[in-house]
Amino acid sequence: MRRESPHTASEAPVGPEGGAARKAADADAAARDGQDTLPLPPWKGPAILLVDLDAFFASVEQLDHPAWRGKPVIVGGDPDKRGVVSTASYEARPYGVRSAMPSSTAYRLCPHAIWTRGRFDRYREVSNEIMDILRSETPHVQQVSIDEAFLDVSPTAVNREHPVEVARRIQRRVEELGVTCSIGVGTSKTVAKIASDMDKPRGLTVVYPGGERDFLGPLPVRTMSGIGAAAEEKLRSRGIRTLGELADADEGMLLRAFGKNGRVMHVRANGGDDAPVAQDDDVKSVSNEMTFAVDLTARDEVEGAIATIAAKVGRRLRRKGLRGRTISLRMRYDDRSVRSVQRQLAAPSDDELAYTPLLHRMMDELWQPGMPVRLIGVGMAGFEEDEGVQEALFDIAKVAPSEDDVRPSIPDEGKRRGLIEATDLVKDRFGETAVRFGRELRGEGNTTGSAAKNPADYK
DNA sequence: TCTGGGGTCCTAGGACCC
DNA sequence: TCTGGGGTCCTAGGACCC
Repeated sequence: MRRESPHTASEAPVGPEGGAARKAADADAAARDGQDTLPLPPWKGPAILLVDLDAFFASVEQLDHPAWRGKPVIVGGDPDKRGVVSTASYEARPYGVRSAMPSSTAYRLCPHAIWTRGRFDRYREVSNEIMDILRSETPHVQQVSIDEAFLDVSPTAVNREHPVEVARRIQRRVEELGVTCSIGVGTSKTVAKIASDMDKPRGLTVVYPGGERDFLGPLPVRTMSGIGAAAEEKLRSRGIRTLGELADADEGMLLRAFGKNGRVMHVRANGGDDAPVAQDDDVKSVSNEMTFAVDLTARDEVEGAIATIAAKVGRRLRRKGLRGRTISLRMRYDDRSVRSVQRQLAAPSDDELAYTPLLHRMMDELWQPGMPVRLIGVGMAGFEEDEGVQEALFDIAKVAPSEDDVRPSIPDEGKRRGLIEATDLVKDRFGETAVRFGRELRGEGNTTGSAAKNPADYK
């Protein structure tokens, strides 16, 4: 059975051995005031930090627009065009505005908020500066997203610095850039991640070695990364609501219910997560989606939209120097159902002029006359290693032609590349709408939201 | 005037080969 | 001779994350 009276992160610090969570914000504040702080309890074993930037997009907007500071700021899609909230500043949250909420709802809750669709290049820029700070602290940095990263700061024979000291310094250095972060410190990624969420913004929550089970036990299962709505419901139906109950559950049952993820959940709930902080920055897929302000019903509109999105994907592939072999098409309909198809190309490609005709044939498999199309997505995956790319190009000739073969609309490979590169240059200088190929033009005007109007923001 | 966009990973079934 | 099983690739769908 689980013990009762669990400690949570908001309670008073406890010792390292019996210990649960230690909230270090007070000590942190004291340190900022230049006061002496109590010596930190020693740290034994692995130490993982999760650094999470607070309301990041909104904070960057407030940094760049001093007049917006102290006011509710919402970064998100248009309220009247099926947009959702990307980030709400802390001033907007008391009104109930949350990430992923439909913008229309957010507008109702907080009509006087400052609304912006976002400048993702700028967010990327600030994010890169912060990631540089993190990498200057340790090479063991795993960037999870634009605003989150794990760091392994386990004390070693060479570097004996206490993990909490590192965390405090990171907070100070990040704040010098004009934004803030919250940090969780623990012996595993699971614990660090959950701890980082306990106290925001500007929180520093520490779970000392040995305190994992007491810290996790009372929390709802949904708190843990990897458990979403579906798993939560499945667990609930088996009488499991907290991570403590999950930790004590029968592993065989979890295995039957969740496959190998069941074992992972069980181990993590017991504080036994030993997943390493790993740098794996290889991109595995590149895709773009577009939700239409008004559903598309005409076939040629859908074809036109596919061409436009395919061009966006192609351009991103070329910018990244990637050529993919697996192309996919996704459609969401009127009733929110989703269908998708994928195909293997005869040779890896980054050229929409080559693969768009195939996408149009794939569309035939998804096309349901009379069924309004709400969203279209195009994705490329199956990237080759750098060495393989050139070789693969020459392999085109060896592959037997088939129905789904890539049929270039401009047969001469050299001319086609020249044309593509020229248009990329123009788009770089004058924006995405400056140049369109014939197929792309149709269906334009129905496309919605930030992605359609300002594609450069979504790189 | 409900519910975006860009990703990763897993599963399950079928094809195909040995 | 009617019949196994492992490995791998491919495909569609779905859960989940920020």
